[in-house]
Amino acid sequence: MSSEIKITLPDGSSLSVEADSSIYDIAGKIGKKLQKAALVAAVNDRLVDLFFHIKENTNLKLFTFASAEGKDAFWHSASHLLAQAVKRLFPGAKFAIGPSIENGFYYDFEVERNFTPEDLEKIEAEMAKIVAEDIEVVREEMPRQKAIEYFSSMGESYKVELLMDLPDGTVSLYRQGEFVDLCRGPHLPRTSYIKAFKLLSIAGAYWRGDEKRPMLQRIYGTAWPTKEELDAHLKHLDEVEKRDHRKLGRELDLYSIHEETGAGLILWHPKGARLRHIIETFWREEHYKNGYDLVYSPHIGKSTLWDTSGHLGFYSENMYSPMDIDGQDYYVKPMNCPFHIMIYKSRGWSYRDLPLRWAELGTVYRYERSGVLHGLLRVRGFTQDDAHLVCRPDQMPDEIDRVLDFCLYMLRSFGFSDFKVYLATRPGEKFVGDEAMWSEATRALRESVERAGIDYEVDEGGGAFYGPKIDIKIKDALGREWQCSTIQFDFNMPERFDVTYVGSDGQKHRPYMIHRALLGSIERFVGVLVEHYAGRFPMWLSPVQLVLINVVSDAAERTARLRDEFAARGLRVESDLREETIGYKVRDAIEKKVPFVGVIGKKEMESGSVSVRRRGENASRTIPVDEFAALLETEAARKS
RNA sequence: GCCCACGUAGCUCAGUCGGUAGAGCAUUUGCAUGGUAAGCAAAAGGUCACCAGUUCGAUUCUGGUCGUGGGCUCCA
Repeated sequence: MSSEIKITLPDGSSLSVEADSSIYDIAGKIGKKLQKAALVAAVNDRLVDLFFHIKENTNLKLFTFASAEGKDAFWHSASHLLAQAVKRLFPGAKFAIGPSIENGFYYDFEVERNFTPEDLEKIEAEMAKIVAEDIEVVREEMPRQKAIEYFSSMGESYKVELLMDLPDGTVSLYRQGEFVDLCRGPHLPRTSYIKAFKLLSIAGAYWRGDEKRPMLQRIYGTAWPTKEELDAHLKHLDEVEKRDHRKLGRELDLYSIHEETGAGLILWHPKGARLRHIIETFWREEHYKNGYDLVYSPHIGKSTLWDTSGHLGFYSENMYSPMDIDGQDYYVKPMNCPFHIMIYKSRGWSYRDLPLRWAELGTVYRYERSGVLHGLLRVRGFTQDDAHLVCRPDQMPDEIDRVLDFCLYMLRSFGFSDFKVYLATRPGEKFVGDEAMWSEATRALRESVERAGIDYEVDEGGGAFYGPKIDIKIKDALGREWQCSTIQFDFNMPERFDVTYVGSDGQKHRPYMIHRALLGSIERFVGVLVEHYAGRFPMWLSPVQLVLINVVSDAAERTARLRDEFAARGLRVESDLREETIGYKVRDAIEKKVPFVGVIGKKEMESGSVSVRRRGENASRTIPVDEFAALLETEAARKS
């Protein structure tokens, strides 16, 4: 009676099954193991649930937790599990959205009182109960209008709002026991699939990310197919915490922030200052090599300057209150550009003088809302590795190529290869300059990125009002992306300051101005560097490259002399002559993540050598002093 | 700025159901001359973030301020 249909699998093989079989049953025919591991499926590339019934010949692909699709469904189902538990414990709760995210999920609720950590435990327990109940998850479909009525009757105003924004037609609902949610799916077939989970945190989150709308209660969680995987993930989170630059910054004595000095203001300790000095020296040298000139500008400027630049109009909420100097208002600078423009305007320029490339490690101060401050990564006072390029239109594409190459060279020098590039285009409404300039500049940016052969994403409408830009972001230890490099066109400043050059025709012309930062800010860059290397800096960046340890007091003098000799050769060396055991001092040096530890005792004194221990190795090896110095110099000269 | 949590010695953390506090590490001193991830001992170190309120009495309870952490929004 029932006819057979042909199912084609991704490997090209096919099997014949009874028409109207569920995918779950078909999976069983392929293999029991796969049937157990499968979470969702794709039928002719459309994602569906396992209880979807196939009626005709089709392609079928099954997804387990190993795939992105499987994980997504798993975490999304976990968020429904969370929501069901919340519904049971807090019947008055209203439901907003609950998507899967990287390594987990969240769900936003509106509740009468805010959640407490104890609530989290209760909710977790209830979730475990629902898992044990092994409730079937059922997909339902209904016309949008009917769904609106249905959710209205339950008082689910957020769901109704979501439905209003959907195109008219059929929408899907997922029901598990007494709980039902508006959802596109797909979902896991039963609640028992979610074997191991943990709720991680409670946070406030604005409805639809809009701070003018209600603040909802968000619960974050993670879920895994087995307890082992959950434990492994939690352990991973622990390890990520260990490379947090705030923790390492203290342990390595790089910097501190004090309540007494002010939030978001960095105090650089000697070791951190040394690191900065290394970075900044390299930066300056490379800029001179790459056709830049360096300039310096003051920390404050008169209000008329910021008025002309437009900052008082469009950036004032980020600027600190003015100070009165001889009856005039002066502002601490939030940006360096107006000063660089004033340098430009100090004389006239010919088309033959362009391009100009002026760079400055300029320290700026910006008001950041208290809730966003974060170690070195988000501060109120920071040093931008700023530069402004002024060029003729015909030079512009070449300048973009140059600056992008330079940027990638710098990032790679510091060991970064994993970054994301975004091309931000013209915003929809508010923007300056004419469309031709925008499209020409945007095309130049795009072509340059493509020539460099790097992947990028287009951030449509994400440009500043004054010009399109390329942003390069680097990931921190917690997987958060931080913007470092930025290359931005500025159509606004040249206009406002009437920046011109004299062309071959003897007429005044408006040049292109490009604002760029390669490392972004020194503060943020150091923060990202610390996490990138987990504090184990390569030789050329290590504030201390070598610690020399004496075994007995007899060797102290010799150790101090060697320290001076190494220092004279330009190596960053410290000696530890404390009256402590050698094990104690070695341990101390290891904890400070110093690349090399050198031990000097009787034997080394007699043979003119050092017992050398490399970071990460447990064994030591005795090397003649000169050979050791040469080794250190070779390693210190290497950038990667 | 908003939501939640937190703030005890330089660091990591105990503790006090309201009667002015404790450990380990670090520091100092003494002993130990010790050979590659913590030698032994002693001492010193705290306005329990700050300011109000309640109380006979507040580090503990309440409120506010500042700061920190996780988010949201915003940004290098």
